[in-house]
Amino acid sequence: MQPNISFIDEPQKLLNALPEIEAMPIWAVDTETTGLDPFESEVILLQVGSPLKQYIIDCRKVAVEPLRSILEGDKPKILHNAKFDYKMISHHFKINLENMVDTMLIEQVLMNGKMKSGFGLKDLAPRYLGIEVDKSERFSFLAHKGDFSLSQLEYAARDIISTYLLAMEQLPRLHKEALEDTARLECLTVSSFGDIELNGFYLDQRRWLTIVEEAKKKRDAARIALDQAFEAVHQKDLFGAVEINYDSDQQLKAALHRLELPVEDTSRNTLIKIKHPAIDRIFEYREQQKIVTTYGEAFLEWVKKYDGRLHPDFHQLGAESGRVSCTRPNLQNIPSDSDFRACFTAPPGRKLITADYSGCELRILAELSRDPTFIDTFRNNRDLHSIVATQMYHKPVSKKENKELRDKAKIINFGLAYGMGPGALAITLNATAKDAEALLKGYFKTFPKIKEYLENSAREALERGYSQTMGGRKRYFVVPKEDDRAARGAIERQAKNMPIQGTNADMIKLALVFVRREINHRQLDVKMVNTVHDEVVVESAEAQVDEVAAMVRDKMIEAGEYFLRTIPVDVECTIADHWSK
DNA sequence: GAGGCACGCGCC
DNA sequence: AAACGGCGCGTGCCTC
Repeated sequence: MQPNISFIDEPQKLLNALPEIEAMPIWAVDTETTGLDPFESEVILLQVGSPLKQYIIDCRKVAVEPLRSILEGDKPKILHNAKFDYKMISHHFKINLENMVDTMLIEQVLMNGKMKSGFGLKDLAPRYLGIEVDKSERFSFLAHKGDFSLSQLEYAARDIISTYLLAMEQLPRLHKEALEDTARLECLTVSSFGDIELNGFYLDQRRWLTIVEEAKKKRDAARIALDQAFEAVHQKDLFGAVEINYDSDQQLKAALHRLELPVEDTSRNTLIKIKHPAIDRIFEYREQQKIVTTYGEAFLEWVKKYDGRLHPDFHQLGAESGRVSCTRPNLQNIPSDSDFRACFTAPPGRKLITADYSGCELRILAELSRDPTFIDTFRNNRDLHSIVATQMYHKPVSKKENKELRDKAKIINFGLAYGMGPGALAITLNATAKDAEALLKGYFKTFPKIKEYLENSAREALERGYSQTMGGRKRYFVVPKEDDRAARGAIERQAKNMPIQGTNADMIKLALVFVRREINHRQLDVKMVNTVHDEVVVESAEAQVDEVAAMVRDKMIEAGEYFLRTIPVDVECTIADHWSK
């Protein structure tokens, strides 16, 4: 399809074109920018249009304000990787795109599990449309000055043509696979993640460094202790003792062998079974080294100079379960230790609200399995782990009485959702395989509905070739041959877990949509700053923090109840100067 | 020197 | 006999 370009390089041209643009029922939208970071680059071109006509606006010469009502309005805007353009347009023009249709997310929803990469427009255009997209022109915008070449404009136009056509190819496929609801949810969630990334999360860097410095000292002490523990078996060369690099699992394993501790690997689970003074030193060293490396100075490099905040990159479909992942930096694996979380603070006059779904996955399992004890426990707001332990061991168990039995039940309860077998349970509980097997048997005898549900999940996935969440999200599997027991076992475990983890993902995404909507409707002085699977963190003006906390809680419950129809939803909310939990 | 893998470990 | 689901990151170590 040949471009039909209207190049708008004077404000009046935009006003002239406006009636034509407004008359379109649906637009593809794209931007060309000088870089990837909205804070450090400019928008050069904004393109809106369809395969019939493409309006390319020179943003250096023409204000895009007249397009506000279109971009923020109800009619659909098709974009590829919408979060990128959303952030650019929001940051530079204070216009927040609404009703986005993201062809990249849709493709990921359609192909979830069938394909790991290749979701760029340059991959999809040839596949769906038989059009080759030459992305090389994109780089010509990076340091662009002066007028645009024809090939630059044609490139800009072709991108919205192919994005538009791509969406038209995808929509019937979504219908055919019954994935419309999931696609809609994903598209609705884009602006929440766009906002979170633009908002950033304030970090108290001084406080953070204090922890790191402390860890360095402890690590160095642990290293000295380790040297002593291994002194007798240091390998020597001509120049004297050669240090063992304790960061190298190979070297550490070899050194342990020389201590006559013949371990197969050096993982925590392996080492924990060994009684030897060196082992605790290893654990101490690794714990501190982890802090120094993963959460050390390098982490602080991500703090932006202009606002002292971390602006991570969320991958909305980072996991095949539907979960979000996070990078640069990952704000979803910050140590839950309060020392670290307390470094994420609210600026003066503001507070942080940490809100999380309590027992989310187990509630979902209760809903899905219809197990009477699980249902009853949540309905009466009792402690599930204690109840489970009581039923399994026929002894009174609570958080105070026979707590060790509660701990075991807790491990099984969580492990279940991961398709845990006796082997893994034995390792986790540090028990014999026989004991673990007996425990699992007892568990499933007590909760036959759980067993039935999980096994059904596994069987269905192998029969149909996919698993499904309550929101209708699908994860496709390549089903191995009958005789490939190991591969089938792996898929069975994934299939047991996916509906649970994935429904949790559906739920938190819907919550993010609701919370954002309410913030905007009520015009609250609130920023969403992070989300971690079953948790939302928002930064609020202190004056209205109670109102906001109640709102966040309500919206999360509303989202939860969309999925959990028979099990109550519970949200725990903490208000503090810092990130809690 | 870059890129990719395995390992180990932080989170839910 | 047996691998507990989903991630990202730093390090070591190997290959090219």
